[in-house]
Amino acid sequence: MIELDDIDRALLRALSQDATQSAGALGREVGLSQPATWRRIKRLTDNGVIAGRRLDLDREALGFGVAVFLGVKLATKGRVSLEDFERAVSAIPEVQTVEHVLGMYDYRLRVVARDIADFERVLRRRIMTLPGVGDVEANVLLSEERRPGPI
Amino acid sequence: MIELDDIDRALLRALSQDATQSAGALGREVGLSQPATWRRIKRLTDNGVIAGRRLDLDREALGFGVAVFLGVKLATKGRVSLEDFERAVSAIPEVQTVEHVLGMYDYRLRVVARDIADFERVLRRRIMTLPGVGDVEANVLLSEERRPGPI
DNA sequence: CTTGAAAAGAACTGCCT
DNA sequence: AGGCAGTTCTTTTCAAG
Repeated sequence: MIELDDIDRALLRALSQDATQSAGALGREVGLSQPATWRRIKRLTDNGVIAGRRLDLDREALGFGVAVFLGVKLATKGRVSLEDFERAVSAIPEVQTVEHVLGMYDYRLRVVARDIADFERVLRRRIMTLPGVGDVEANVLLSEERRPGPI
Repeated sequence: MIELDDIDRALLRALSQDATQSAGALGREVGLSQPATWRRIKRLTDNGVIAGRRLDLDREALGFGVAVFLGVKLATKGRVSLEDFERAVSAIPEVQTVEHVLGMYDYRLRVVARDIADFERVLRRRIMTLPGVGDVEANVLLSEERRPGPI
């Protein structure tokens, strides 16, 4: 585990919101010079604390108006069936995240679709035919807020 | 809804994986010049298709080894209680995402903690005391895979 | 840590096909 | 739409305090 001071935390918080900011602009906010800020960001990246920079795409602008969370219970849960399930689910383009979890379900999937009719197609033809699928529970996303987290 | 061609889709797919790539490097991959690639990325950003660029932080490197998904049912669901709940939950730093959903639960929360003992503290002192909370279900994250989605 | 500077590269602009 | 050429800005590295 890596030790961070308050300035590192401020930089991570600022960059979590908008990763396009330059080292110079960030430095002005936290009271540091451009090279000092740049070195801190480089250290955090080399450390692995910053794992990468990803695009944030607007689902709706892309025509995918529906996002649904599925809780999936497997009928048979050997090591082989977990791998079979994961391989098969990774081939469905509508699946955005695959979370292997412990609790009431075995997997949580985030699935996007153009509309409810499109979602029904994905559910019936793609999800329900996955190897080993038992119970499936669905929650339709109404709205979502992402927060900085406890950096 | 915005119309995209195959080149736009290829650019979005590449940038979703790693948003640090330069317009020049991306252009070489898709067979376009640097300015043409840059203008496409700018158009996608002005369009709102690209909503922003965010840091991808390594939870574990930051000392948060535990992530738990909570399904929350509210006991009372008037308009006021939804707002009360959302305001209160937004004040908990350990909550990374707040998803208002339709189905078996009313909200899905992604909560991170340093370890299971820390998670118990958050659950008992922060989550269970939220206004209007009824049933709470938990799923502990074992592993997670993010996929490009149906761009 | 700072300032200042320099080189490389990426972002951005204007013009032309 | 796209390419080319040029300008501006950021990144990246260095030296010196």
